[in-house]
Parts: sequence; C-alpha cells; structure tokens
Amino acid sequence: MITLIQLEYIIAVDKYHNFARASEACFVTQPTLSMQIKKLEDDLGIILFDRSKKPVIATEVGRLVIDQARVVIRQNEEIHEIIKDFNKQISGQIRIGIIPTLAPYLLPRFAGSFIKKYPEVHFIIRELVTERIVDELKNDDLDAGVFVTPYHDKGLKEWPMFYEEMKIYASPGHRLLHKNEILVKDVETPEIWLLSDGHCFRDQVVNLCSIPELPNNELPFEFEGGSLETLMKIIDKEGGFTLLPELAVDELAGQAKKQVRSFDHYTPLREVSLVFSRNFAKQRLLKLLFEEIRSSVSKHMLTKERGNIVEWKEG
Amino acid sequence: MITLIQLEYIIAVDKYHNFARASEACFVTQPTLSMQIKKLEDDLGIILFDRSKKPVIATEVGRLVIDQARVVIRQNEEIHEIIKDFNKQISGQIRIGIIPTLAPYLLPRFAGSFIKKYPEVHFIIRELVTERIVDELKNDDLDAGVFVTPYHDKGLKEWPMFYEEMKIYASPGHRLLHKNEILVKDVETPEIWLLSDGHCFRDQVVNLCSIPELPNNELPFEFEGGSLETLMKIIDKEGGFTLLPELAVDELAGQAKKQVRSFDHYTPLREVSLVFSRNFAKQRLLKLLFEEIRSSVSKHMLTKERGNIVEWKEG
DNA sequence: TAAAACAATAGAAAAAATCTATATTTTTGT
DNA sequence: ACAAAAATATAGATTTTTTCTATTGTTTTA
Repeated sequence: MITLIQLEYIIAVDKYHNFARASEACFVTQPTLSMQIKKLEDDLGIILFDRSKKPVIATEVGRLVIDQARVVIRQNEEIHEIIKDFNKQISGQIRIGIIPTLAPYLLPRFAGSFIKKYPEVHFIIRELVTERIVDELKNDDLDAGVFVTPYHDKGLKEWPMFYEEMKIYASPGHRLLHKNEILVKDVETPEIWLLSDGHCFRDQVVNLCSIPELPNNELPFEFEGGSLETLMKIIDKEGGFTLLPELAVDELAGQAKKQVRSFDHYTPLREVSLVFSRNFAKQRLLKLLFEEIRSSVSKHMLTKERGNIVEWKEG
Repeated sequence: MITLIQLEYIIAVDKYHNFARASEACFVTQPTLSMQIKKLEDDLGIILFDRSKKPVIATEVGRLVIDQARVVIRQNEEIHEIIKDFNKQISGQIRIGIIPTLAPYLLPRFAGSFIKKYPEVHFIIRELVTERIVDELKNDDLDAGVFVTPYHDKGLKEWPMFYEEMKIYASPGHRLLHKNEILVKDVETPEIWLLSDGHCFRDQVVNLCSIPELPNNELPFEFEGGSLETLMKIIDKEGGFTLLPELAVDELAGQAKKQVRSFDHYTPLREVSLVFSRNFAKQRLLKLLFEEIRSSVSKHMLTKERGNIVEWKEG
C-alpha cells in the first residue's frame, strides 16, 4: 500500500538529488528515507531512482511516478484548504463573560486557535464575576458565560464542559506538604487564605470545608482580591495555604509545583459550563466554542467520574 | 498527518452510511475504522459524520472533505495506471530454456506476474537439459537459459540469480531421518537414487559425494527419468533416498515435509544463473526477467555466503 | 419497554516506522 | 591507481502506530 509519506520522500529525493539531504528536509534519518523508498519501489515493482549515477536521478518511470506523486500531495493539501474556506463561512459576533479564576488559565488554551480557525468571527471577551455575567446574559449584553455550575437558575441553560480538581497550595515547608495523607478536615483551619467575597471559588471552598464563616484573624492581614496569582505570592511570603483549581496548578513550574498536593480518598471537583440564556437563538457558534474549549483541556478533565462535584450556591 | 487509509475509510462510511459495514468493506474491524476516523476528525479539527442521525450521514464540511478524498484516492490510483502503461511499452519476444529440475518449481513463481506486468512481451518457454539449451543459445534458437552454473564456456555470459541448498529426501522411517547429524559421507552409499544421465543435478550429486560412479545394483530396479516428482514417489514406495534442490522441497506439504533433512556443518549449494550468448544485443528484457526471477524467490536464497557452491562440470 | 443494532472505549497484541551503528559502494583528489 | 571522503544500504533494537478482542453505552426498532 502506497502512503503519502512515501510520496513526500520521493518528491524530496527528486528535489535534492541526494538521499541524506532529502531526509533532513523530511525531518527523518537517511536510513528511514532509504527504506521507505525501497519499500515503495518493491510495492510498485519498479525502480524509481538510479543510484548508480551521482547525483541520484529519477529513472524513466520514476520521472512519471514522481510527477503524479506531486499531484496526489497537492490534492491532499487541498483538503485543508477546503476546511479553511468552510470555516470562513462561520461569521458573526460572540460576546463571552468568564470568571477571574478561569480566565488567565483557560483563555490562552482556546482563544488563539479559535480565532485562527474562524477568522470571520468577532470574539469579545470580558472577565467578570458570576453574578455580573448572569445579569448581562439576562440583559442580552453577553451571549454566553463560562463559570462554575450548577447555578440553579431556570432562565439559564448550562452545557457542562469539564471538571476541575480542587488542589492544595501551601507555602514552602508548610506542615501540610509533609503529611502523607491530606483529608478535607486538615484544611478546616483559620490558616486558610481565601479570595474576597463574590468569587464563587471562595464559596466553594467554604462549602467544602463546611464552616459557616472562617475568620482570618490568625493571619497577619486580611486580603481582598480576586487574583489567584496574588494569593499565591502572599502565601509564599507570609505562610499558610489555600486551595487552587486544577488549571491554575497546571501552569506552575519548577519549585512552585512542589508546593501542590491533592486530597486523598476524596477528589473535590468544580464543574465548568458554557451558560447562556434559555431563549438564545443562534446556538451554532456556541456549539463550536463548546467543542473548542473541550478539546483544549486534557482528556481526563472531561469526565466527572473521578471525583465529587462541590456546589457553591444553594439551589 | 492525513493518511490514504483514513481517506479510504471515510469514503466507505459515506458509501454504506454505517460504520460496521464500511469496516467490512475495508477488511478491518469496526473499532479500527471508528478510531481512524476519529483521529482524522481530530487532526482536521472538524466533525465529518453526524452519528446522532441513523443511518449516519456526512456533515456539511464532511461532504466537501469526502468529495476531495475521492479525488486524492483517484489520483493516487493513477500512479499504478501510469506504471502499467509504461510497462506496455516493454514489448518483444523472449525465448527461454529452463532445465527440468527447476522448471516445475521456478516457473510458477515468476511467469504469471511477469506476463501480467509486461503484457506486450511474447514469452516462449521450453524445458530442456543444459546441453540442449547451450546448443540452442549458440544457434540463436533461444535468447536465454536458466540453468546451474558455473558452466565454464567462454561464449556464454552468466548472471547468477540465486543459490539453492541441496537437501536430503528419504523414504518414511529411513535410518537417515533418525540420525541427529547428517554428513556428506552418510549419503555416499549405493542406496541413493539418481536422475538419469544428462541431468546436471545428477552430476552435482555425484560430484558432491566424490564417487566416480555409483552402481545402482542394490536397488530393486534402475530408474531412467528426469522428474524429481517421479523419483520421490519411487522412494516412498521402494525405500532409499535422494538429494533434492531447495525449491522442490519448498513445494512439499504435510507428511512429505517430514522426510526432508539438511546436511549438518556443510551446506551444499547450486548456483542458478540466467545465461545468454555473449554477443546478445537486447539485454533490457533480460535484465527485467533477471529482476523478476530474483524477487520471486525468498530473500535468503539471493546470497551464497550461507554455504558452498558444488560444481558439476569441469572447467 | 425490552431487544436488537450500532458506535465508542479500553487494554492487549501485532505490525510498522524510525533510530543508531555499521557496512558497502561510489566518487574525488592526489 | 589508491586512499580518503561522500553517499547509500543493511542490521538490529526501540519506539510508535495500528489493529484486534472484549465490553460498554446509545439509539432505534418491534
């Protein structure tokens, strides 16, 4: 059976008149290229290149076959062109609201590839807390929201996209990092740092730890903010710990990675959905966005079976 | 990277509107086909088939991509057409003489594929003993001969094609079959059956066993013939043994296979060549025939390094 | 509403492609 | 003509990919 790779290889040899240089151009080693060409020659029952002449030159049949190979490769590339053209037909405007604990980690994953794939779509993104997103959805100032569900609002439709694990981030040398088993009750201490009110992730942590209200009075100061990055920097300096969602943790590098732990025996998850007004008409673009976001996160996050969803809002 | 197989698969699904039947048509299992199509869809970043509808139907982009896939496949098949057309240019007559101990085993291996590949070549084959072939080559009644070399004739040119091992074939239950080591001296007995005079293989066996002349007087009757098949049948019935060339042995099936042994510590070989008159002009067809025959025998026979060539004619 | 048909998924096994190291052949320069 | 260099082929190990079997999860049909 002929393969497209083999055709690429013979085209390269025909171009460079030299197996070694052709193999470089194809990003493989010279034996790889030699073997594939030999295999193709055996399959076709003909000799494509006259190796006795240096530089190597195509045989009489080889010439004809290589020219046809170019046609095949060109027609194959046409498939990509067809898709690009088709995606250009997808046009219009889409206005998205996304919460601050997701935006910096999720946006870079799908925004670039989405706008490249659908160059005719005008894509507007605003970073807002959940409550604001819901308001604007209902006012029709936004087309869709990306936030943590279930939100329990009859007027909204939720398409769950993925499930993020809630992990622990502690200051270097913190006692939690040395425990060989971390349970939920281990984090039910006033030592925990939280985002300010209004951020659903704060409510989720409070819910998980089942404490009515956590006074921060053991900590050197109170923090009012919505940035996980800031929170981490404070913890590194002042000590203590917090919980972080999985996508934020994935970004960490080097030393910081070692300050992360998972809960044992119980995996708290937060469900992230694409949310829109129930009577929203043009769902086609949303469906494409939904697929794009899902394919941008790693596969294991697509299923909720690995843990338990933590609610943050009463139904 | 798109592969041609994937394109075949999507064309099949588009034809049958059903993954299982498409997979049958492609001679693979349904999961194989499903996975390859999924892989292609991921690579292209689009969905080709709408599986929610039964029977499955191509999506809008899917339709465009599948149509282009047909173009790619057709252009690829054109490569084979080009080669077929080219081979039609190869025409003319070629008259070959081949010895009786090779003809029945070697001819079926290359004759069919050769005439199919070069339909414009008129191919004439005659089964003759070496001496007759040489005569007719010199009379120009044959273009080439296939026989055992070296023949030591200055007027002839020999292209060695392959090397056949000489093996032992004994009647069922024969003592030779139970020896755990068979040497050349073990077969130097009058119990050995041979072809009649004029067959080079007889001379080779006599040469190998280094006995001036072997009287057959211990055997129930004398055999005059040139067919190894007949010889084997006699041995099965009357007892005794003979030597057989490798290609004849390869044909054996079931029980007969168990009556075959190889020599230990020493592997006698016979060299089979394509031979032609030194002043023969049109060598192009001969070269093609040479390649065709070589590619029809198994690879290990192409080299003489595994044993020792037995001569049969003084230089 | 149960059975049948169909496609997706998981894990193991088989096949194929690729790599490194080395041999062989051809070309080049003296 | 010969040694060195350049180019391609070959061998064996390793990695990657494909395919298979078995099973699960959906949708359709009766």
